[in-house]
Amino acid sequence: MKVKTRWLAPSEQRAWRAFVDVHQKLPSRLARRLQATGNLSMADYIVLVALADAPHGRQHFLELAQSVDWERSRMSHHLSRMNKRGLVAREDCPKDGRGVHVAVTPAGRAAIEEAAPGHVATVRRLVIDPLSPEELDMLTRLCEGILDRLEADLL
Amino acid sequence: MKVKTRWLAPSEQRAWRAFVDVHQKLPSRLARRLQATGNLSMADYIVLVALADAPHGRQHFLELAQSVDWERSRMSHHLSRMNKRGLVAREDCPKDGRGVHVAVTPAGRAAIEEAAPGHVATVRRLVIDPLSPEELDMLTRLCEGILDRLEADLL
DNA sequence: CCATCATTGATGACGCGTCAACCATCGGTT
DNA sequence: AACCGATGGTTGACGCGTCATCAATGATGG
Repeated sequence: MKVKTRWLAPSEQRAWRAFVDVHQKLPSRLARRLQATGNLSMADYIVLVALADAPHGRQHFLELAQSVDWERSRMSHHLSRMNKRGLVAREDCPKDGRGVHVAVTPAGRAAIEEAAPGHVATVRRLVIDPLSPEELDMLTRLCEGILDRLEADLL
Repeated sequence: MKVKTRWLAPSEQRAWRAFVDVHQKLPSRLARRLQATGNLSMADYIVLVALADAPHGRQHFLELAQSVDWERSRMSHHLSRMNKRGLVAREDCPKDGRGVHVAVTPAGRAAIEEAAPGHVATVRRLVIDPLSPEELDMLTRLCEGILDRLEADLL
């Protein structure tokens, strides 16, 4: 049996709209900056940060994929593209013939070190710094609440 | 001259992480549901809602693009795909030989009417309903604040 | 040692979004 | 009428993400 749909009330609609707009516009702005300053995509940035943080700038393929929460296929495709641009290199894993190591190249390290400060500054300017400690805390709670519900809802 | 970068403090990092995660996982969950229940993408949904709300289920191409804030090219590509699936039809505009009208087909209307209630229910369940009125208001303020800064910052 | 099964990654196909180039039409000017 | 800039829309190329499939390797049980 069917229940009549409760559409969103105006205040709810406004909240939802703002929420949707933010995650439509903020990422694209961040991406644009990143592209402009270092010719990196968000995906490049994520991978490079993960690798640069790892010892010797290298990691197993699978660890890397898990640490950034990507599917293998996505990682494989993206590494191919980054590899073609000289940001990253694949190396055979001696321990496991199936495995692959991924390493940042010097060019990759240079790219991330050039891009990171500007990126963080933009995030601060647009999101973090204007918030009071209470507001920052509220943001955390709201987002983590949604994440909790995402896990609870279906799985 | 160069200023030393202020990286994110732990509490800031946690907030930012939660924020990013939400915007990574929530949309993909919503998209999955939409796909599962009606074989529609988010983009399809957005277009169909806009058209279904318009008088006679039709709108000028450009109005449509503006009302959902898409570039023309994107709209054109997407309409081609939707058209191929029978959700939407293009019609010549009698007033302006360059213009194009876009209309929902009966199949398109059926699709949106089947998908919308479930979509709204999911949004309510995951985001809106668990929030107190004060929290909803806070969410709105936080998001609108970011949007304001986005407009202020570079333009 | 061999058969089987699971895991690691790569690959190809497809939908989606952006950018740049392009073509048609409109509206006003001369 | 012939031109010309502005407007409306399409197209092709490319990067990105997902899915399904596949090859190679490793682990396990007989």
